[in-house]
Amino acid sequence: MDEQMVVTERRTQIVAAARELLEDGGLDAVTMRAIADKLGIQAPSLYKHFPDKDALEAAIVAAAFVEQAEVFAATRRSHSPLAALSRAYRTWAVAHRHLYLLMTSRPLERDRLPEGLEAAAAAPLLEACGGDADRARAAWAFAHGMTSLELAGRFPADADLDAAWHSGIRALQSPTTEQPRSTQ
Amino acid sequence: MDEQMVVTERRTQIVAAARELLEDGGLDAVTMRAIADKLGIQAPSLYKHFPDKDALEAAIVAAAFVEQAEVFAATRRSHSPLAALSRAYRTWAVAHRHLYLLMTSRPLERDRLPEGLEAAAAAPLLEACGGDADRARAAWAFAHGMTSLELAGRFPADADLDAAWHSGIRALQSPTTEQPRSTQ
DNA sequence: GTCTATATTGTGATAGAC
DNA sequence: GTCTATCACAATATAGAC
Repeated sequence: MDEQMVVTERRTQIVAAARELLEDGGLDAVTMRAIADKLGIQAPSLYKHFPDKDALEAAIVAAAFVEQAEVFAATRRSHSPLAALSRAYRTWAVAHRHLYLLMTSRPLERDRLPEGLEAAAAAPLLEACGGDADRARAAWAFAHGMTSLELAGRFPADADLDAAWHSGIRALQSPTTEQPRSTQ
Repeated sequence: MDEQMVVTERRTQIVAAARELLEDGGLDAVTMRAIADKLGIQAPSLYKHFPDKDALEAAIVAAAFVEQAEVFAATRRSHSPLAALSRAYRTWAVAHRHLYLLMTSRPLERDRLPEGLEAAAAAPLLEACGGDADRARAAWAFAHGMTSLELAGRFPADADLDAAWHSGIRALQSPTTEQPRSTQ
């Protein structure tokens, strides 16, 4: 019993090692050999703990969602929720660029995520948008677009990203003038 | 002279073959061997036409930008430029998903692009935003966010993407109420 | 649960003959 | 400008001993 509290399980160690490799060198750096090296064991031993590499990646992503959900929830009581949330979103992504990419650039394996985790991470945004799911998705898309283009180095060097963020947030948080929606 | 007008140059054939492979199977499918196979030659022969794979990819991207610039320019005289442009943007990206990814997920090698091509592709958007570069970047980010999340299969299955697009465009095109911008 | 040994498959790229 | 032959790697994964 005492031992279990001090010594982390191998499974946990493996995920931690894989995540470190990911954050330092991107997904290409996450090889079974490199993970094993980091733990001082041989690559084939990893397959006693995870059936394959995909399961390992799913475990990394799940842990990251838990983190995000906590960080985003902390912006809830802010004066300007959408602005605070945007800042938190961008900051987290920049601090964990490769992890962020892993979470956003491929389909979510929702059956491998704990029930309700995705919704928990998204809840603060939905709240900030007054429960309007379409508006929330638009805001997410804006934030993800700004973030991924920044991480990819796609903006010109002289672009004022803060100003662009500000412009987008301002537009997305103001109640839009009602317009007849084209039926079709 | 006559011959040159009928028989396409090898360089052009190579780029075309590479692009086909890219569009059909993603970047992983674009290997020097596969390109060569498609042309009925051997892989090492490709290196007589391109110094390395990077140069080949740059050629693909440059051609794609020319295409985009034409498509986007056609939306200029529209009744609602931002909406028309968004539709064109999404449509092009969905029709050329892997090519789109190649153009947006890594730094642009601007020195390998013809002078002014990037600006030409961006001009219609800048116009639609009344010359406001920050707003234009916000709009680009929104469109790219919606597009890349859709292509990545990241939206939940029940999300109404058309409604989200509509919501974002409506917000981004309305003149925002002036707000004191926090000085800092 | 760890090891060694190995299968299998893939990549980009170069040398040198023709 | 094309070929053959090959280098130099790297990857995931499995078999079977201990």
